[in-house]
Amino acid sequence: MSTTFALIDCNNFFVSCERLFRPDLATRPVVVLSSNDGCVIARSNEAKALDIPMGAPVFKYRQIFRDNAVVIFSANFELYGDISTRIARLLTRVTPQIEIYSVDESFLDLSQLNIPDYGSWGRQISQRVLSEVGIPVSIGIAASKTLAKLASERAKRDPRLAGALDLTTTPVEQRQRIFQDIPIQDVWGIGWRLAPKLKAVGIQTALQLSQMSPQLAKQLVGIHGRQLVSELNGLSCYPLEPTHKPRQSIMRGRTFGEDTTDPLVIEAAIASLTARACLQLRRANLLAGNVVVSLSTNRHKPGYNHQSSYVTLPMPGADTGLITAELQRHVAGMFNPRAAYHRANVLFYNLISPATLQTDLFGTLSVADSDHSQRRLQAFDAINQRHGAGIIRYAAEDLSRAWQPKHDLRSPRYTTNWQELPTAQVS
DNA sequence: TCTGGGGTCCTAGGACCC
DNA sequence: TCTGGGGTCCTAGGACCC
Repeated sequence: MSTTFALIDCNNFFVSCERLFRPDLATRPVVVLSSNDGCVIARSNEAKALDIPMGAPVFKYRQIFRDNAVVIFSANFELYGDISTRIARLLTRVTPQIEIYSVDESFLDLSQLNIPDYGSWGRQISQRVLSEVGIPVSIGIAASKTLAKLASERAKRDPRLAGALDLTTTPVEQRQRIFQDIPIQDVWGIGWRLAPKLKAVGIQTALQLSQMSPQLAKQLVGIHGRQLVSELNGLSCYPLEPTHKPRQSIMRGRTFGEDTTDPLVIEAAIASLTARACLQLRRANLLAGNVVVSLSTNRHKPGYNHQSSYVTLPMPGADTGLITAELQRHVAGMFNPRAAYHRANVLFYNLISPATLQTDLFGTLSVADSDHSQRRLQAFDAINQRHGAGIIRYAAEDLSRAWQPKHDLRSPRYTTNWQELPTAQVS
């Protein structure tokens, strides 16, 4: 059975979100920075033209920012998340056969829709997203996800395509000409480690990869390699994934505002990360069986050191207080007073739903899920829901605020916070 | 001085079982 | 005491994505 996928990819998404409320920046070079204002994670076309790469460390580019009057924003993920939801809602009305792949990309399965001309359909959708949400998008349409991805990249770069490229009807020779110009590292699934490996055996372009023997591809790239060759030849190997697939893990981590040797600062950071991860567990109605807690020093400094501790919880749970206490014991055991810590992470895995929780040998549920714990957590979450996130919290979080990252240049949360609504003046 | 955060999947090796 | 293959589970690490 033949398949047709569309990839809807937002152009310079974070920058486009900022411009939505700052139309005065439409033609200015704009960048958005990561947490701690450390490096560049989104660039406008004007910023790309200044040769500011993705991931550029801010301290190395300050001069370029100054010389070119680049407008700089700290990341405002609350705003981007809300805009992303609006786009997903619009696309779900187009078809429920949708996979929300990331904050700025969605795949649609068009196989069952009766669309006579995919190209003009794509241009229409692109127009609709722009007029209803205000974000420019590029759309690629093809028989496999990998091809749809390449098509959308092409549509993004070529203004003559008006936002959409349909590869389903492209003659073979023309498709080969397109593939010839795509370097291997631009193919979805080929990253910085595999690209040199493939180049070493003479595979430089998407065209050469598509003509590679599946056996050799598997040998060099793994199981993924063989599928990639098929995908490039229009045989779909990666189906549309359901949007509500259960999570495998929940991770919270932060680079500190400044490096620290103070155990109280670490304790506060772990408490805070754990609280956020546990809240997400409860929202998803999940319990975690295991946690990895890790501390690391700055990897760009000599003596880089990363320690982790694997924790099996006494019983699967989502209780902030119990889990924090458990993790603090492990952190105390890891702590090295001579290390300048730079970052902390907590990773929750082996997630299960409470319904599948087995009782222990004595047929009773652990205290983690006792009525008492449940009621306390419900009250806790309800208060924060009603009066604002963090209005009540565990005291450990307040041992120190010194670890908290900086975000000095963050724009207002225009669409999700009453205090930060945009204002308009009529005269 | 200053380099993000949140995920998924695959694989290799060891322990253990029959 | 020694011998072998196949299977599963776990851990750790590597690779990718946005």
